[in-house]
Amino acid sequence: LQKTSKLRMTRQRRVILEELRRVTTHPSADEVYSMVRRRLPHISLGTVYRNLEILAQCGEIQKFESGGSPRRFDGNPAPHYHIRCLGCNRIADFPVEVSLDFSDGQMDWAGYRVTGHRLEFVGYCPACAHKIPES
Amino acid sequence: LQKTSKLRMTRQRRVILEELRRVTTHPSADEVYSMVRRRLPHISLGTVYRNLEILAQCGEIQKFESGGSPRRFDGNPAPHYHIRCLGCNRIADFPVEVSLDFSDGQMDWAGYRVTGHRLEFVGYCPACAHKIPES
DNA sequence: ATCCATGCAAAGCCTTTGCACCCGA
DNA sequence: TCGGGTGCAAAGGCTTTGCATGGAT
Repeated sequence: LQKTSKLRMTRQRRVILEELRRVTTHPSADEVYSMVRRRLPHISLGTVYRNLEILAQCGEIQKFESGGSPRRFDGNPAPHYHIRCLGCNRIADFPVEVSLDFSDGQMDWAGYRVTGHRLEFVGYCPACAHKIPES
Repeated sequence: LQKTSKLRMTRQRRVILEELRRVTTHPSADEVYSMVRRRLPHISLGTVYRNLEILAQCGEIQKFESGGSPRRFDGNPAPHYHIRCLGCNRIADFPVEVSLDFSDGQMDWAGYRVTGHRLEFVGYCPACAHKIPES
């Protein structure tokens, strides 16, 4: 963290990071808010949002855009794959070996600069098995 | 469309589908609204949202969850990959050959039913090249 | 004639932001 | 001290929804 920037490690920012690192549940901002409030009862939701954004930009945590459902966060910054439950929208680590026949980075295509990719698996978690559409 | 369901092909629904099929721009709901209003000036935004959702569930179109930025839609229901611009959040078709060493469908893992995956490439479109972070 | 679909507007959900005060480096 | 950070609350962007009317089958 901090790198060459002028970011400060406030109590709020540190606790948010610590709480996120303690769990593997990939919580939403609101869930992080609940977790952190147990230690900092007066923290505001806005502060949680601001710090999650900053920490994600620093590369300290990962942010998952989901659309419709709330964003989720991962205290583990190391690259790994995930599975998203179509029933409850929760995310879990998904330890698969995936080999994509291309490399991220400075690939170009039709005027585009291709910098990376996003891959996530989808399915139903045990608790949502009953929501699997029959067909 | 329609399958065995009781869906009706109203003028609004048909025009929305036709307009979406005419373009390859992967428009947002609001952009679809603008396109459709040229032919149906009295259509409501709510109707556009409702029909985009229904058409996506029918498999007639594709829906892209983006998070933060508005959802985007693709009139082409056939599976193909996309690239999302990190500058303007727009989506374009990305005709790459990708071989993933797993198959979608009825795979199970740790109590999960894995039904598929989502893969999209990210980068910068020609118009947003100036937004590429130097580093 | 049914009952799904529409238009309108209000409400909802999540997230961002303005501002005055606070506090970490 | 000094400028980034915080709490609070309001605003914002996108999407969904309730309700009375309309129209496809």
